[in-house]
Parts: sequence; C-alpha cells; structure tokens
Amino acid sequence: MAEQPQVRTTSQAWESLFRTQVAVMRRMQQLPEFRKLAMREYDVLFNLSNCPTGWTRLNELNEALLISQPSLSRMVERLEAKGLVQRRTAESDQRGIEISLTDKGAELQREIGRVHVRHLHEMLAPLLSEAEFQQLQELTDRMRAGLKERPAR
Amino acid sequence: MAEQPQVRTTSQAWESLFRTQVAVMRRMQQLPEFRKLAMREYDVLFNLSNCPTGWTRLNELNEALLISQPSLSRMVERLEAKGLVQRRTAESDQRGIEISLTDKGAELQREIGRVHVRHLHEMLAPLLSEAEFQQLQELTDRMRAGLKERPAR
DNA sequence: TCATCATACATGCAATTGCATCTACCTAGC
DNA sequence: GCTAGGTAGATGCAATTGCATGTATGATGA
Repeated sequence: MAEQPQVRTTSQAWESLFRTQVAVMRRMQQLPEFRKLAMREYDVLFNLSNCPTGWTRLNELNEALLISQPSLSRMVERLEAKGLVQRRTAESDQRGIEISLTDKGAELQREIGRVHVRHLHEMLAPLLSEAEFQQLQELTDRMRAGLKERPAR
Repeated sequence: MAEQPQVRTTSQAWESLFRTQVAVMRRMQQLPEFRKLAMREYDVLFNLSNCPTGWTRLNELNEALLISQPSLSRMVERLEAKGLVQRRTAESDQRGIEISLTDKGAELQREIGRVHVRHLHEMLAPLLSEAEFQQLQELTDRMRAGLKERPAR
C-alpha cells in the first residue's frame, strides 16, 4: 500500500508544477505567432480541434479554460465575428449552445499549432529525457483522472 | 546516455501538465477565500512572501507572473492603496522600484495561504502517493532549472 | 398541470488588462 | 562630458474581463 502524502509534499509538488507552467508559458507568449491571436483565444481553437464530434457545448468548453462563463460567451462571439468558429443551439437542450471550428478556424489552429509544438519542443527537449517526459505525463494524467471523479462543483 | 525525447513525447507531456494545472486552478478559484483578493493578486503577495530579503524588484516579480508589465505596475498601485504592499525606489538603480509586503499584507497572505494549502492538500493527496509527488516535483524542478539557463528574453 | 427551482447562456457595467508610447535614468563609446 | 542607445516603470486608451443579474428553457414534485 502506497504511503499517504504529507501536506508539505503535495503543496511543494504543486508549487513546482505551477511555476514550471508559468515559466514555459511566459516564453511561449513572447512568440510572434501570438500577435495574430491571443493565447486564450488559441486555447479555445485548440480545444475545439480536439473534440471528436467537432461540436462542443459552451459550458463544457468553459470547464477546460480559466476564464469566466460571460468572458467565454463574448470571446466566442468575437471568434464568430472573425469567422473562426460557428454556433448553433443544441438539439437536446434548447438553452445550450454548441460550437465548432470553421474551415478557416481549423486552418489557423493548425498553422499556429505547428509553430507552437515546434517551439515547445525546442524549449523542452533539452530539459528531460524521453523516459522522464513519459513519466511526467503519466503522473499528470493520473492526477487529472483522479480529479475528474470529484468534479469542480 | 539518456535518449533524446521525441516531439510527440514533449508536446503530450506539456499538454498533460498544462491541463492538470487548469483543472486544479479551476477548483481553487471557486473557493470563497478568493472573494477577498483575486488569484492574481494573491500570487503577487505569495511571491513577495517568498523573497528572502523581503524586497523584490518590480521587473523580477513580473517574470514570475503571466501578466504584462503595465498590468503589474497598476496592480501594485492598487495593492499599495489597500495597504498590502509598500514601494520604494531601488538604491542601486534610480529607475527601479522595490516592493515588499506590509504587516497587513503579510498577515493576509498567511491567512489565505493556510486555507490555500489545506484545500490543495485535500484535493491532491488522494491522487498520487508520497513518492510520486516527490518524483513529480523533482521532474518539474529540473525543468525550471534548465529553463533558467536560457532566459525568457 | 403548474408552480418552484435549477441550469445555460447573454448582457449591463465597472474594473482590469494589454498595446503602444512616454519619461526618467543608466551605460557605452567617442 | 556628451550623445546614442538601452532599460525600468508609468500612462493614455481601447479591448477584455469578471461580477451581478437577466432571460429562456429544462427538471421536479405536489
């Protein structure tokens, strides 16, 4: 049976993870690619591109982001105005909205995504070995899986 | 000699780390403690509380945060107006500003910090073992150490 | 069936943010 | 010493954000 983690251990691990995220993000934000589209907006396109059916509910999308519901609502409005996403009311629930990428939006996502991945790799590859990155992913995947069981609200 | 990581491995590890950070943050933001002070403002107090000398340069503080320099400049202004931080011009460089917590600011930081750590632990402890959290910290610490050698700009 | 309550998203509005730019100070090279 | 170029923060202003709340639809129970 695995040992129960100490308070110091969990909080220090969290702080280290968090600070690493900040350090990487700061470097990413400086890339010229994010002049076209703010990081947060790209994040929306990216999340939409990962959805298997193509269409995502607004509230579901909101859970994957750190912005408030009204902010997302208006951001989607702007992205729609730019022709990057489409909206429709959900069939199963007339209150709900479903969103998907337009061709133009999908294209832009891929374009930025390629550069994004390339820079990320240049930045991260020297830091850990293949096995260590796999280990890191395994640990964080399990954390998210565990969190999912107890939803945010 | 450790194997050189693949592009897929680094980008997937990053995505997993990033998503985990979002999932944890979303849960933290909902806590009633962050009514008093926005997360970003707490983050400033936290960073100041961790500084050994007590005083931190504005630009140095900025590097630990994901907000722009003008935003931080004004946020510090507001925190000063609330009596949570103090400012003074740096001795070594008359252009620079140094910031530190006031007693009131330090008190508030500790108060929120305690609750913060407690909730964090309740949330994270069931997810991984003691050893795994240590491993996670070790990996992310090394990532940051490696990033530090090649500064953000 | 029909009140009652919950949920999904939109909107008014004040606060915060970022971009571009400005000012003050520092550093180099002459 | 002085000028050119760089760095640290501050500020004007438009855009974005969050909070509180509104509107419409869905779910529940007497």
